[in-house]
Amino acid sequence: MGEGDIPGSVDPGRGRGRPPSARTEEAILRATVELLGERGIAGLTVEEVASRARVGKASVYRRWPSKGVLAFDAFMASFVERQPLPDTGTLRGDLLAALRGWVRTVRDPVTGRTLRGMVAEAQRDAELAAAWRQRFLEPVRARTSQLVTRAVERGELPRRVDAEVVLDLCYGPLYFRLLQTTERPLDGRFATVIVDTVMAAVEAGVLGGGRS
Amino acid sequence: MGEGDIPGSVDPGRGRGRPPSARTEEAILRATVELLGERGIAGLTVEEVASRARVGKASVYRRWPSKGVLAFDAFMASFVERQPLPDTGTLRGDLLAALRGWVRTVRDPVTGRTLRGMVAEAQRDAELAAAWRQRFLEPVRARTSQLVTRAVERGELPRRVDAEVVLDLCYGPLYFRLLQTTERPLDGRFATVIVDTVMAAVEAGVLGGGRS
Amino acid sequence: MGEGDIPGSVDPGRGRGRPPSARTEEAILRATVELLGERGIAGLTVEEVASRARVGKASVYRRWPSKGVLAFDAFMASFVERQPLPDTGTLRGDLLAALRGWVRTVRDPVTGRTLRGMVAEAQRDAELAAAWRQRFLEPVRARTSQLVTRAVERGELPRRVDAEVVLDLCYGPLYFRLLQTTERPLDGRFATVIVDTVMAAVEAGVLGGGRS
Amino acid sequence: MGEGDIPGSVDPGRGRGRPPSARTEEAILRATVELLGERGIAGLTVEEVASRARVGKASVYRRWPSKGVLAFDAFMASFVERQPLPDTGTLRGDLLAALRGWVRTVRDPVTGRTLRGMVAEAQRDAELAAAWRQRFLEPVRARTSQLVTRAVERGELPRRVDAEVVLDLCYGPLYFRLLQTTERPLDGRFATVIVDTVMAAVEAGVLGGGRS
DNA sequence: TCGTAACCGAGACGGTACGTCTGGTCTTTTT
DNA sequence: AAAAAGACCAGACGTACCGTCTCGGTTACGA
Repeated sequence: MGEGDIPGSVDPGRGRGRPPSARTEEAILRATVELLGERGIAGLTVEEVASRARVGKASVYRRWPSKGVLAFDAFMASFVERQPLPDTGTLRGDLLAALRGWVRTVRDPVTGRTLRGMVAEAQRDAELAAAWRQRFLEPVRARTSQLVTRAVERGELPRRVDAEVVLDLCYGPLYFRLLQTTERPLDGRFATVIVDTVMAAVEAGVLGGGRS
Repeated sequence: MGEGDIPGSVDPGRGRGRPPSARTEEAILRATVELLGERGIAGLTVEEVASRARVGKASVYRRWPSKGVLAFDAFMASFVERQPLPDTGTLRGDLLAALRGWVRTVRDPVTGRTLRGMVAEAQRDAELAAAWRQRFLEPVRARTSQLVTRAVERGELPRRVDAEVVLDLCYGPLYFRLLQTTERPLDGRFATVIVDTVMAAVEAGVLGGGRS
Repeated sequence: MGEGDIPGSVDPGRGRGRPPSARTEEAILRATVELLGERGIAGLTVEEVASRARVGKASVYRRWPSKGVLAFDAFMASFVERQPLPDTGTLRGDLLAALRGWVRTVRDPVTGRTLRGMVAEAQRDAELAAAWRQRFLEPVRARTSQLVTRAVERGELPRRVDAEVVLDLCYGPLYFRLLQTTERPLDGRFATVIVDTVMAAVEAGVLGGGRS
Repeated sequence: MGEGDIPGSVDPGRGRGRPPSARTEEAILRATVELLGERGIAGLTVEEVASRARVGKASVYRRWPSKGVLAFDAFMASFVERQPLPDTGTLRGDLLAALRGWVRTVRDPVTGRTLRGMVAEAQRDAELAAAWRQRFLEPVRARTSQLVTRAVERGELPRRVDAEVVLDLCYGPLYFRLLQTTERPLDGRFATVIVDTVMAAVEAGVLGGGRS
């Protein structure tokens, strides 16, 4: 069929047999992105992905252990690159930029629906749950850590502050509204209230030791 | 078959024809509770519910539009009654009691898994999503409103505080940990940090006007 | 609902409770005739009969043991009355009249389809099979016997002729074409061939003793 | 799963994809034959066939459009091979052999019941009706044609005789008794009467021109 | 240069659950 | 006690996907 091999793939192994085709992988991801937009993750079926990508089902299962992880891969590339690490010089500025960026990304209907579906699907797909934690939450946590570390260095925060709690306090309310309500607005104002709340807690020394 | 009618049902209507049997409804709910414990909501099937309840599938579909709503009904009764409305005399005490009660309930493995599954299922089942908002979130919101109202009356909070934001700030982080991580603890300490954060924001006047 | 009782019904009994309603029975039969025309006997359901007759299902089952027998009753009245007993003065004339009359009746699409369906349904419904034999075949047999008896009296047939064999030889080929083919014509010419065949057998003394 | 392909199948096509498995087809037919014997065609369900054959339901529906056609296929193989084409040297001998062979086969209770059910089912299943005409009646017609042709060549019959009428006259009465009565015998004597009747008609020139 | 290992698209495989439908029965209120 | 209404249990229907397994064939490595 005349296909090239994947340049920087998972198993770099000096394999014996025919190497996996990059074109197959791309076709699958492209079809998945399209179908996520059309049907959402719940309506996604491996069968339809394969047929739209003009690919055998086995070629999908050879690469991804479940439709959840496949959807995750298709979704992440575009999602993460839309969340640049802010560096505004103040903790408040950084948090505001991060949360408002998230809100802006998620207000796109397809993105919002897919993110909701991803969290949901992770409750029933252990493979996806693992990928979610290692390849999504962990990076987010690392980035938040960086913001916090910079703030500590600037003397805005006490040394012993728990970056993970900051993360939960910031993103928790956002995901809560994303997942559980349609009535209450998920907008920049809400993001601001969250940041103000966290900053007030910081000021009060709730999240670390005493007042910085 | 010797079945009684439903005492305080929805449609009281002096209906014609054989009324729905209370014993059928009870058997279905009992079977659903059992199976939720054994398999979780994702592994729940209407087929098995019906067969374990010794009931026709049609009798299930006659009452519930989807397995999500069925699971919701089976779950709610026991969940809500384990969340009594606290009245400790201070806002901080009320919030602490509410959140710690939630944490305690949710640390039961079956309850936690079911609650997670319910939020997830609501992303794919519109009927469940509607029931969730009207029959779960709305009562929770009303209860939180009451706490806030009492606090306003006591002068702990400014009059214009948004009770819904308080709710999101309190429960958001809890659900975030419940749904997204297994590593970080979902315990009383975490609940306390949340409440302290919200109280700091209250003190700082972030959630309403200035200090009351 | 304010209905009169049946004047000359089966159970004349000075009943205790509410007497069976003639209007109910008529409505059921009328609905059945309509639905036989619209859907055929295979597509007939007691549910739809009851709902169209604005009658409870139990009222149908109280009177008829199965949908087959119900259809039979609805069908027979009109079918039998269209098969008058011929008396032309010769056996050949009588047989020709009978077979041609049957053909004419059966060429009506609804009647033909229903008759086919009735024979078919009798293979799976024992109650209908019994009714069919006792209330349809037996009368037909008796009528044929009469034709044969008259022919014997006229000296056209030997005394020992078996009327049932005559019946099978005449109607067998007709039902065969009705049930098994759509290509070959079921018409007066075919009826004539059958009669000529039977008459030839009579002449040859095949159906009785020697030549009368 | 280790299955062979079908040796002499319909579509020999250089198919793509996994070819249908012969062992699956055999298992389905074997299960169908068993269940036809145990329950009859009316009691046959695709569900039970599949489960007894240890086969997915889809594998049944992939091959057969309805349970009628499936039953037909399961029935035909054994039925047709028990109806060898007679060649006794005379038309009377051939017809006698054919009809008596049919009677003998049909007197087996399972075979008789299945044949009855098949004719009945064909009234409600258009796919089966088509298969029945093309793959059962047509071969029978062709065989009868052959008997008649040989008789014509021997000068026993006029050239213009209609083989289809002969077929209807012979098999019509047999099917009539098979389907409509249980009281009158379906035996060799009845077969003989039928053949004698047809032969008398032949002698009398009823079925063709004058005597050849 | 050849064999073999891993890939490819296609599609059948054994399963399972879906939500609907019908059968024949049972229970309620009304007449 | 029979009426209309409609819920009851039971279980088959035909469809849709699941994740696996052939099939015939291609591609690239290593012997």
